[in-house]
Amino acid sequence: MERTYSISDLAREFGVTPRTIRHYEDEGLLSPARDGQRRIYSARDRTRLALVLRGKRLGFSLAEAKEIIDLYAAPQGEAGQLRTMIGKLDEKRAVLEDKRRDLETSIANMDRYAERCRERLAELEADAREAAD
Amino acid sequence: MERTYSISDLAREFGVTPRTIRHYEDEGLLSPARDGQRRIYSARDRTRLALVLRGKRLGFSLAEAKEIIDLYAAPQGEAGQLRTMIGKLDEKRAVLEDKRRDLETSIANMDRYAERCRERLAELEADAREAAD
DNA sequence: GCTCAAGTTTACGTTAACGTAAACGTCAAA
DNA sequence: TTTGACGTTTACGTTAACGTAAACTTGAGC
Repeated sequence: MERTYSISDLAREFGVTPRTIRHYEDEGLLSPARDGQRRIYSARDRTRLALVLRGKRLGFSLAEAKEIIDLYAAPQGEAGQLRTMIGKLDEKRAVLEDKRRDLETSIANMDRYAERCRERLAELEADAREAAD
Repeated sequence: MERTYSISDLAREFGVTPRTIRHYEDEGLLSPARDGQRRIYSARDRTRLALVLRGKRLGFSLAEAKEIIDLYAAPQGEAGQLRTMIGKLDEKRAVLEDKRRDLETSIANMDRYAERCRERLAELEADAREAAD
């Protein structure tokens, strides 16, 4: 018996609205089980939701997030399927790597700039101490 | 005499349309000089555009990109201004750092998964060779 | 003087990603 | 048994980030 979640359980946990989660289902990103009308989310559903939201934070559209996430769920039966999957994984990995480079330049630039600010502030404070004497 | 750029120069270089660049101006992200009606972009304008586009690739909205970029252009006259600027820089840096963590987990997970795919493929190919004997 | 490529403004259109409201079902607690 | 709290579907509304079209100007080349 695995643990399950209601839609508002997940909404609370991830800081989104139930509407958002239903929207992801409309877009084919989630397909929870049902108890009558009610949606029942499994641990796998929860993981998929987490992946979607992480994708969004990294600047992917829902469609792009779906492409990536569906790779993890695809059947890996025969060798041909495995080879195309590995190819697609390499593509997506390259995109992520590009973003990482962008991100690292951004952080490095920001750090350099912040450092210059701190130096300038230190000078100003030294001047202020001199003037106080 | 610094080099300048027309709107379509920049559009070509960065793979966007002139409309996009004008839109960024409407949103206060760029403010090129003018020769009559015509927009003239300086090297600084070009850099700002590059920063905007990088921000977008990393999942920031235009408003968020503006917040960050404006920090770099803000006056750093007195000590108080410098201190608030350093504070804001630290905030933004934390956001970037979060994204980096997200990104690195994503890449690591993808690598692990791809590795499992490669192993599985190797097994299948070994089986195929055995069967051929 | 004409043409044409590239620029301009103005304004309405479009798409993604939800928000919001209405109208309804359901079930446990008071 | 009625009242919430939570769920559902349906459908129209909204915002960001441009696309697209129209109508106009302007400078370079023929």
